[in-house]
Amino acid sequence: MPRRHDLELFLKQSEIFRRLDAAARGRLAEASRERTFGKGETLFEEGQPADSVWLMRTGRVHMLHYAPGGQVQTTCVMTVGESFCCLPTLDRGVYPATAVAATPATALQIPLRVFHEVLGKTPAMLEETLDIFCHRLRQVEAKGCLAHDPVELRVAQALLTLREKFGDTIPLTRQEVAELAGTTVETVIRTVSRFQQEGWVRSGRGSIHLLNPDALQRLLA
Amino acid sequence: MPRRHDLELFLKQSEIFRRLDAAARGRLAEASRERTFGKGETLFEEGQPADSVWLMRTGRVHMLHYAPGGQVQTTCVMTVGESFCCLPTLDRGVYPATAVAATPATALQIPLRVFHEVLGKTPAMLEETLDIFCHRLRQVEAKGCLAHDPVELRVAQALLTLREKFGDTIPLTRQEVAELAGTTVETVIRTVSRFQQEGWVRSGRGSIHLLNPDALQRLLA
DNA sequence: CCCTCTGTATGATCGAGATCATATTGACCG
DNA sequence: CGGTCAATATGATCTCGATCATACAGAGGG
Repeated sequence: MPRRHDLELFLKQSEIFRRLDAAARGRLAEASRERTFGKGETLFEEGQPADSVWLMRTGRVHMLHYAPGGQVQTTCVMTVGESFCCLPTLDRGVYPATAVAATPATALQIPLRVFHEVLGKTPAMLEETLDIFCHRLRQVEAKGCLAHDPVELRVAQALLTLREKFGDTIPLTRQEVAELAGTTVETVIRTVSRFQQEGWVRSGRGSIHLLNPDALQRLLA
Repeated sequence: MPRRHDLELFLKQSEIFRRLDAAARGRLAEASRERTFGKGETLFEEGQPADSVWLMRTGRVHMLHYAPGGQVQTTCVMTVGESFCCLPTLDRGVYPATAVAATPATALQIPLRVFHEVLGKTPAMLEETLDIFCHRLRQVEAKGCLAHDPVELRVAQALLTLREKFGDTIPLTRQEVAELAGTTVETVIRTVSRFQQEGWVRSGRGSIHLLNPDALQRLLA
């Protein structure tokens, strides 16, 4: 069964599961479901009891909150190889945000029970999980402390954070960057245009190329 | 030695250490230092390598960030019995914020090494630590997702979060609430005055009494 | 090739809230 | 008791960025 073999190989390459032994990976592979979502489809909603850990296989998923006013606030972008949600994994609470496919996407859905079963047998994985978790919290703190600074800084911060995932070419629309930075499309367009005039980025349709990340970094200092 | 006895009793009552056995508590008590700080003094600074876990004994300490513009952004208020910082405790990184005494304060400083030593012997404490940690992350997420909503909501949110610690009488100045809500003194004064006219709070000097928390909660819906 | 749809671009206007300026009030203290 | 200082209060501007309106460009589809 080649699909099964693929799956185990994929688990082996993922940050969170790479330390598992073959038996544990097998257990995960057999218990988890591969699910596919069209662009705009919802994986789960904020407030639902969290019953699964997710691991991105292809595409891109956004974690977001719907504000009462209808605006969307994206808190995190997940791409291939990344797992979520760490948080309900640890405290068995509800999903802290809604997950929506930003492109066609496939993700592995791993029952929380099985995840904990494997976690119990491989203490090394706890470290992995905590590391991911801590990294995430530090990112959230960093974002939170910029929350009330000028938009220019928040856009720069968003671009730099995205760079960690995508490298210098960021495949998001202005709209999506706006949802991450907590502002509007128009403002992101103007801001990115300014960055382009400075020669720090190159603007594309549905993408932004970072030419001089250091300059953006300096803005945040 | 009555001070030592006091100390162990205090550890026994703290959320994070209550599950430890007497031996472990003794170990902590002997290895930790009780430190006192005057109002405005700094316990540690953002970016320093974190070498200690802290447990508040008396007074009040704010975790905060200094923005480039000079404004202060308070992320969390710590009061007696609460421990910080969970984060560097787990990933052994740097302090994610600066801690400043908002009133005269005393806190127990526990070397990270000793903390981990005790943690290794009492797995139940890991759960405690993770719970505190998760609660904190959920709070941060909740705050972050309100970040770009009208000030009125952010002030209401700040007051309700403070209520969890202090009950209906919140012993902070408008200035301090402003730093928490990410706004200015003047705006908090105006907002709280409005809340008072609605009959939801009673304004005091250096304190705010919540008369109708439910009304504030409804604002956030 | 044209038509449509989505993403990008740009100007005009408006408003929430920051900022600045100045009282006023109450606490603490010599 | 008056003096000083910190906190609260309130009005007058100013500004950043949201909102509204419109136009333009490239991508895909029949």
